Amino acid sequence: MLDIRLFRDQPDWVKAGLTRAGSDPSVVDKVRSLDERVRACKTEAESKKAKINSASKALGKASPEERDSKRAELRLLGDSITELDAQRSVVESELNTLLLEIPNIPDERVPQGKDESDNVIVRTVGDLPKFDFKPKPHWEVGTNLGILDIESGIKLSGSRFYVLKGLGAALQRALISWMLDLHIEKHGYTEIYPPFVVKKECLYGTGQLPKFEDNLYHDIEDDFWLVPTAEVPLTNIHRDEILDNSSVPVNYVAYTPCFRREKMSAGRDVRGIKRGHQFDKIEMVKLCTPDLSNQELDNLLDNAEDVCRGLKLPYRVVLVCTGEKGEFNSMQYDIEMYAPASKGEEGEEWLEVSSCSNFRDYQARRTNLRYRPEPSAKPEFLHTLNGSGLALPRVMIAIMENNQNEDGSITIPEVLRPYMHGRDKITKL
RNA sequence: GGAGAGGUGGCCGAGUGGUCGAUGGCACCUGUCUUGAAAACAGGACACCCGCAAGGGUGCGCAGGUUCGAAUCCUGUCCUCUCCUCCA
Repeated sequence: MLDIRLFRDQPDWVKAGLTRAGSDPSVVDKVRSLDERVRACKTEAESKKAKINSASKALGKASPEERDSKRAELRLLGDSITELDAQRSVVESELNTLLLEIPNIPDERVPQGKDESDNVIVRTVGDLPKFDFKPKPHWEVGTNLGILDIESGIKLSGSRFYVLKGLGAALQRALISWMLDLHIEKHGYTEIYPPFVVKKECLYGTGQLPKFEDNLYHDIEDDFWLVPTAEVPLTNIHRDEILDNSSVPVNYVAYTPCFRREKMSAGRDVRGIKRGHQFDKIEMVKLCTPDLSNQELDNLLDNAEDVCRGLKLPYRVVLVCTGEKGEFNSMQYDIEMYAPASKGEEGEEWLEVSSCSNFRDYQARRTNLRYRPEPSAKPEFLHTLNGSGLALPRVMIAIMENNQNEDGSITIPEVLRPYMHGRDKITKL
């Protein structure tokens, strides 16, 4: 969430920022008036508390007769404090609810825009494949090879589920291992194996709650929530902690499945494995000091791009516009991989395989994640960043479609071969 | 799931109704001493909120309650540990 001080001290700047983010700037005045009411209640209650505290201390030393007479008076004062506190807590929770839903202020570099068409393509890397035949969509390539079984997924769990079989499952597992190793060995991340269900506090911390509850799977019985991304557990590991200066930056990488209800995209991307309720992802999270977060976003993006370069798959980097980016980050790059046939008869598509974002102190405030700049200095909020490195189904699509051969086989990217017993192709058995 | 014990500051650990935000130790910061460091000694230093400041308020897992007054008493809840039970 945004610093309440910004609303007090620079309301016009916040309004301008929210307008850019496509959000209604009138909340600023709402926040300010709620904040003033909270503070008024607080000030009054606190001065009364001060009175009652000193009177109570005196009463401790007073004679028994004096006590009785004072008691009634103090009780009255106490009742009025209770009243004020009750009032305050109502207003305060209203204020909090509001603050939790107010988006982040976009970085000045974020292009203004409504939708995808306003995103800025930063660079395109790699050559598009040339085919002597008409490339097939992945669901045909995969099904023909017997490595993708959509029917079984539907039978087991319904639409938006699928089964990977044999070398299909092995290919995904190879990708997971190779990507993790790359980030650990080459980019210096620490591998984390987190829980795949979390408490709701974590989801409030990263922003999925309260606003996007619709997209989450929730176990009511134990109040567990399935993670929609490893960003949630990774960013929350140090929630409510004060890290000392020597232990930042923190660089975590994790493999997890991700679970999403996809209520908002009903009917979209239903064909193939592009958008499932369950998918695997490698996620990187950085916690760093405020002065470094711009630089770290570049690093994060480069780490994710390194995966694309290693696989030798064509991709492009997109700077996502105000209307399309996640509302809680301040700036977001997407990496889109080329897939020549993933729209079926309509042909090619650029698939989002990674989103790399800088949240600045927005999530750190929600998670109360701080660090101490100097051994006895005051704690300050860290900056948090996260990025996929990468999302697996879409990389699988890119491999199946870009690396398909006329005979229906798939060429396995070189870097993955050591993870697949030296095999260089997936062919029909 | 059953029985018991416990949750206090960055860490360890005292404290069972009123000068307790909390004794002590470790770690930390400053100074003295030293060529420098260590040691020793002296001092400082929790977090959050309101306030220009002076100052005030809140926080002893969390949420309620009793009381003029709660770390301390009561209720609920969560978590940890030990034993039993069960299990990949």
